[in-house]
Amino acid sequence: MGEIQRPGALYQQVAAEIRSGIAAGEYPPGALLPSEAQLMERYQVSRPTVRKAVDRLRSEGLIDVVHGKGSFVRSLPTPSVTIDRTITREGDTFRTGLSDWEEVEPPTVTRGHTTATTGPLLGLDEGEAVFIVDRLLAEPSTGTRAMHRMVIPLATAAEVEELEHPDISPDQVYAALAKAGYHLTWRETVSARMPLPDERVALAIPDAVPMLQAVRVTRSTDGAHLIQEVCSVDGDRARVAFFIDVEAFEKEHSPG
Amino acid sequence: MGEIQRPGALYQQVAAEIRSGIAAGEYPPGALLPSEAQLMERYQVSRPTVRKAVDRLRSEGLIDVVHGKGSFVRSLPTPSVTIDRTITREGDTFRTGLSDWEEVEPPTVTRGHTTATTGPLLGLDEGEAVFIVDRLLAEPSTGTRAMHRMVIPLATAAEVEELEHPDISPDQVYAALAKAGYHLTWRETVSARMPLPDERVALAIPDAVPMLQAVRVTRSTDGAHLIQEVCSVDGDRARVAFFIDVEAFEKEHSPG
DNA sequence: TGACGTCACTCGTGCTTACGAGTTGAGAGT
DNA sequence: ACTCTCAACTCGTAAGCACGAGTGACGTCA
Repeated sequence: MGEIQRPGALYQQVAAEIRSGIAAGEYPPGALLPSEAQLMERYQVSRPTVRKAVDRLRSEGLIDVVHGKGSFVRSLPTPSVTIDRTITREGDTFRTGLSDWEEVEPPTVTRGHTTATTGPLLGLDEGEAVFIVDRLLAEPSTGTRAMHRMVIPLATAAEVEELEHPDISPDQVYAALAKAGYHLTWRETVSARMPLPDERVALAIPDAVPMLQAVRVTRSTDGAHLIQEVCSVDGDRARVAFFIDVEAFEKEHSPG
Repeated sequence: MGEIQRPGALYQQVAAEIRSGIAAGEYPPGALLPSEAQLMERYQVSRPTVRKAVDRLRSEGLIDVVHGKGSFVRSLPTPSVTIDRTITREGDTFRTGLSDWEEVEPPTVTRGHTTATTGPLLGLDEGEAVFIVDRLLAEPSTGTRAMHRMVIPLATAAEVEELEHPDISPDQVYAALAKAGYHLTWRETVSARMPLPDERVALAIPDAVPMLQAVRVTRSTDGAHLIQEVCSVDGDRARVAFFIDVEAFEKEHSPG
């Protein structure tokens, strides 16, 4: 009893068994899975096989394994934090989704150049001189963290007085650009990837949780690239939101 | 020579060494890493340790391991497919980001009810009767796949003649709603999570690659939920894009 | 009663061995 | 010259053993 009849490798079969148990509600969210020894007994497999199966489930984000305690079923990734990337404007004040987040550390400003890798990613040419402003932010109520990088070409900074001190907030940057007479337009892309170890530490991302990355390129209507923002967050706890009024949008953009 | 001086577990140290090598360009994208035997020799560790280190890098999405050939450095996740979620309108024709994608299979239509889990996720109450239209799509030039689900409350379908046959395309659904006199408004959220095994198969997602999920809730200006769309894609190959003209948007939404 | 230490339980790491299975290229045979 | 076979390489799976290390409960001792 307990042996399994499923396709594929043994550890895959064990993983599939446990996965079914989770899906069937046998192990509800938060529940403690059987210990490795119990799983060995139950499925008549060796400990390495059990560990591989458990590791598999962890890499799928289904369970959390705690040293000395056991494996717990993760609750479904229900993002509790929403970053609203819609830009709103009240008079001369801009508000973006991170306005209410707190700075964990003072922002750091670096001068650098875009490379062949970072340039196109951000909509810039290679070798362009830029300010890079890095921030580590935290959402006050949940503690969710975000990394925020703003890339400001020196060409842009030279034309806008306020950008001589580039460590002003994104909201202020937008306000400064608007004040300088630019008609702002942005294009934002959202992608996902697994965080590197240092990103996992900085953002307090658990195992097997992807990172959401939103890249916003701000342009003026003449097509010039003004600034870029890169915002990275825990994909499990955060989601990125946009709000659009189709018909209002259409009035501006439809031909005729 | 070859031994390592780094904190943490042995396999972590080996993983960190290789990771540095990748970052330093010693192993450029596409390069073949040393074989497991060579890594054993180089770092004087056993094969399980090497395998664990390699497994770690794979779970970070840094390498691809091919049976019988070796481990290859993955090129940086540079999404080659962009799903533009901006809605455009030409006369009575709507266009969304998936308009040009091909249907791999005919769409399936299911009648069901929202649950306590799926309802709130989609902006609906629990137990509401809905049509569920599922599609498996493929981008013609790259083959990238997407799962697309459209949830149409029966209450909505009852008021719009064209929705008696709910397997019409999203573009046509929008057109039908607009034709029925609704002023459309939408809110879209993007999240990321690891795909479940069946999702990985359906979308042909490699190991250690997260899934991007965009949920679009279409409302009328009176606040009623009209329809929901859920679109899931390979996070490595695709990204989700939005285009906004700040000032046009602001004209419609700013007070005064 | 309270503090502390021990012990049993958990997972974490590491080594060894063995064999299966995919891939490739060199060499023998035609 | 071509084809086929096979050997040698690669990673994949599975087992057993040993020990370290975190956690929590229980029992002893002050």
